[in-house]
Amino acid sequence: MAASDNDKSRLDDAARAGWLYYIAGHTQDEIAKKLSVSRATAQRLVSLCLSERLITFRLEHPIAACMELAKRLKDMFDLRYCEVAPTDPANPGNVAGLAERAAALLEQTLRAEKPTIIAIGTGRVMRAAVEQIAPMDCPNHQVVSLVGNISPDGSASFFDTVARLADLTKARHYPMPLPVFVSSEAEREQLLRIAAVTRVRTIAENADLRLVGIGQIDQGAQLHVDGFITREELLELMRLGAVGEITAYAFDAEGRVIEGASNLRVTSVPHRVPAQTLTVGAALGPAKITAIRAALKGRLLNGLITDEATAKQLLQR
Amino acid sequence: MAASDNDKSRLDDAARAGWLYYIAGHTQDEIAKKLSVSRATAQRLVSLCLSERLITFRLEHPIAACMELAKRLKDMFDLRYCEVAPTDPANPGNVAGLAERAAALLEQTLRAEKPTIIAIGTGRVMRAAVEQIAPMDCPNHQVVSLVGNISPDGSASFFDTVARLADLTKARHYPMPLPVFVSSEAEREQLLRIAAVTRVRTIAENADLRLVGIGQIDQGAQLHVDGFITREELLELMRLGAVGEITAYAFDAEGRVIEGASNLRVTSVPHRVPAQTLTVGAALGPAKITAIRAALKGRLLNGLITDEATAKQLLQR
DNA sequence: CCAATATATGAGCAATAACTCGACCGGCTG
DNA sequence: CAGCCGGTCGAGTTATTGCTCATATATTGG
Repeated sequence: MAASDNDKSRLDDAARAGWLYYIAGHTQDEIAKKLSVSRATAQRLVSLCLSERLITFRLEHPIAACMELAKRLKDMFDLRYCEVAPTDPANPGNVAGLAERAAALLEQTLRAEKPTIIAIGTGRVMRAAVEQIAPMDCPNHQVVSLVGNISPDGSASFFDTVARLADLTKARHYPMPLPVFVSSEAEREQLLRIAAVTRVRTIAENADLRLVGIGQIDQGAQLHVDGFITREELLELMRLGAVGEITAYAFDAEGRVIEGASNLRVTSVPHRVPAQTLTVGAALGPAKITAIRAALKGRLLNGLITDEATAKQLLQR
Repeated sequence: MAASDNDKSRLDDAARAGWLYYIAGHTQDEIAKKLSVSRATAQRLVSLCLSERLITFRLEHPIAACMELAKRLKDMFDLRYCEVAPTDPANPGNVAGLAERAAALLEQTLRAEKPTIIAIGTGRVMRAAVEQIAPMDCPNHQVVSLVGNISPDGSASFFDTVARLADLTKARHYPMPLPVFVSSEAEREQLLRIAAVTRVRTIAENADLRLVGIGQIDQGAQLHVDGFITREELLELMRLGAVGEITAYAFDAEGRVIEGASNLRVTSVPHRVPAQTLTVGAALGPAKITAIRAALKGRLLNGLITDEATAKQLLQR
């Protein structure tokens, strides 16, 4: 009885202290005087108020939900980095939000003093992100491509995100002077022995940050739409269980990189599994849920940038 | 456009900072790193988050409402002190809550180092408050009565709150050795010239704290119920506009002390209007609303202890 | 009833946050 | 185009807070 009475009055005081502190904005010293206790006790009351969940914080801003989702994704998939951008209700597939986050990550990395290597994959978000980078002077940094930058028609410029980024940042850049896919495993072996290629790959493998897009493997797979692989090759990948691809390496629903099929002819820098360096994937949309989840499950990635709607779906189940 | 974009992203960052600070519990240093800004900026973002009302605090405790009500009463009636105790739903007329608050005020005052004078009025809350005081050693303080402590039947003990308080605290005490009412104005003048009486009154007038009950003047007026005034005297007071009394001085709806009637025969220490010393009234209940409001309006009091329900009614209109 | 063990308290210190200042930047105006 | 103005930034200073440890105070079991 006495104890419960005591507890109650203590919680009452904690509530008072919390109110005065958080709502009225007093200092703990003032609170201590008002409740006529020592400052130390006032501090204890305030922290009791917190630990007893007497007080709750409500952040009335779309970002709040995003932060919460990011935290849960981080916990669920054991990520080193996770950002969730608000979904624009008027334009749910819009990559602008993600691009802004990705750009922030790039800028942050580029702002570092010590020489840093950034490796870049492909994808819409990647391109949009680079477009948002503010011009800056980073001659000590290096930007390197994880994938060949020669497209099926032989042009080099189409996907040349790396060159654009280097242009904006004055960083040295290393495009991968290869087609994304070559015609055979043998040809790949041969090309990978070229000194210029191994140099680029070595740099890429030592990158401090890998930023990549995530593609789904389905009827609308970007690899096929862009003409990198034929319909037959796509179907074969699907038959082998492929659900997604990162830097053109296809992987199955568990995030295991497929052995065989078009993967044998990819010239991209291979994944290290589980990812050691900070490897951030950026993607959104219902079509990519399976691919994203697989990549996270298989630890092809240890970082993620996505949007609110996609984050929610990833967290289901 | 650029400006609004900028504003928006700034608010976004503020929201992120606020989330990380209040919800995730990071330090501003960590936040600064995460958002790659300086500590100072992180601090600015957090405080922006506050000033823009992006974040709100919700205190889930009955006390929260009380604190809020107390603040509003303080503002509305320009009070130096105000406490609102939760109303016990099972027992709405219960004075325990108020008494606890009043006791806290008394203890706080008594705990002071420098010699202090506490003047006490009458009322249920007063008595209950004193009963809650923990025994303590305050030989340097003085406790004095604002009202005569001789009741109509001649007994001195019935209302002797002061003696009880002095007993518990070892403070010197000064009961007022007079009846509450005398039979005529002339008799009052005569009695007030007695040295023992003037001494007590002088002490009372120099009190550092006055703590008084508030009585209503209606059919159930305590003054009449306890036999201090007759039914006829009560009706006369009501005819003169009296709605309440403090230390037996009746006042009207504007808080003006009635001139005439039983007020001419009261021996209590008179009010100074507006109150200079901290003068705290304690009362609750629907019957007393008018009296309490009048006392506050007329600045007979500059402090109040009441309960939640009463506070709400006082704030209406 | 006493002793032994929890529990709460206050002083002092290290960490953190808030504030103040001068410097800088970009836009606008004369 | 120079210069002013409003706003922002970071460095440094001061205030506030969180924490540790030694001490005092309840509580419980013997």
